[in-house]
Amino acid sequence: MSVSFDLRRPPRQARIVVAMSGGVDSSVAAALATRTGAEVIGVTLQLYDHGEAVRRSGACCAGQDIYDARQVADRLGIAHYVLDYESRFRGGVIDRFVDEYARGRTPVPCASCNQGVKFIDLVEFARELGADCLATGHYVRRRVDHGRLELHKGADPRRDQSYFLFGTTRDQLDFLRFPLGDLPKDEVRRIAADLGLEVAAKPDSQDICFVPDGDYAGLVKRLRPETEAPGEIVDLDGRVLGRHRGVVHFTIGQRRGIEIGGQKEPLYVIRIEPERARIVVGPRHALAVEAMRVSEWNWLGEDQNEASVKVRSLAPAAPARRAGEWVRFAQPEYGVAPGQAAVLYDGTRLLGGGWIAETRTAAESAMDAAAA
RNA sequence: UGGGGCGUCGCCAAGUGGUAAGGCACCGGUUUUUGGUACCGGCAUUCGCAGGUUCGAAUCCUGCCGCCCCAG
Repeated sequence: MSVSFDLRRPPRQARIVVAMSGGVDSSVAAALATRTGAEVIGVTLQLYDHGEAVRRSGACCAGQDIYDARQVADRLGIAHYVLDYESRFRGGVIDRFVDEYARGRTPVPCASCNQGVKFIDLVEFARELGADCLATGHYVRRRVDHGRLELHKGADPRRDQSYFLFGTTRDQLDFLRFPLGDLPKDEVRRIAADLGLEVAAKPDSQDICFVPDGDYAGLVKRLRPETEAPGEIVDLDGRVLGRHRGVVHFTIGQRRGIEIGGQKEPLYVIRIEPERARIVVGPRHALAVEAMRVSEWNWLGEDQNEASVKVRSLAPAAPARRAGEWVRFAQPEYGVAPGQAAVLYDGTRLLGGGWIAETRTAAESAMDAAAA
């Protein structure tokens, strides 16, 4: 099994930097890099508390995972550096994460991590090392089509991670390589097992890497105490239905955890008003969103307006039309939360995306139509 | 101490003699490098309490307790 890294120099003269998280994916990416014959350098970012997360596996970039990455690098016989990016990670990812919650928004830390620390800082570091490219273990594909650089979903649809990489710029993409993009996960594990890598059977990472126990609310409360201020839960007409223990526990579209019974239909979080510590709930149909404004676009496409769009990492892309900053869904979309990423595709090709700034519900449009 | 009504799982609620629907909430699971969603599963040996009638009662009878409404 060999994978092309699209090197511009003969492999013997080339240098590949691989971002190694300590997981099976990036370990295999590193292994594939060594098969090109180029010089390979593994780099692992220490992103957060090394003490607390030491025994935790399944997260990335701390304690045990750094150790695992080192083990793999040793076995592959490549150089390995650990970079202390804790303060950058705190500023670029964790602070932003908790700030978003404090604003009643719903962040995607993995996307902001890739967009900032991982790609901007790590790409710069790799370039300083004189590398020809930076390889990662993401399940996405980089393609050059008629001289045009494109980013595509991973071949294994269950593993595609392109949603989290919408912020990748053309310049970064030019330098990046994704050797796992054409492989199914099973194949990656098989390669790891064949090589005798200790991480071959390591569980996939999941949840937020910097929240070891899954209690992200605990972290937010610690850094932004105002998010645990109790407040009212009201319906769409403003009637008080109950009380809650802090806006940090809610996100738009959420059903469980509202703790209000006796209803005909389930209640969902429709809106969050952090300044009043108020949660507005309503029936599912009140969640129908027909359009959204997307800010801070990163665009890799041309002038496509008809596209499919993902507003969360799971769930299939839905048909939509782009008009300036706004994206209008062909069919109402449910659970669209400001702070999440909106990512547009043309088939498997990622055209670009941005952060959801505001949404427009079908109900609001109906009211406007009635008023007009 | 006049009249009427009601008390079934945390909430809402079916069931009026045949051996406790359903919804909401909650809990668990599945899925998942974000939050959620969705889906699957669990959830009253018991019907305010105590007696009685009956082969058999949440359902009928009696008493008690509690709550609500209308009159005073």
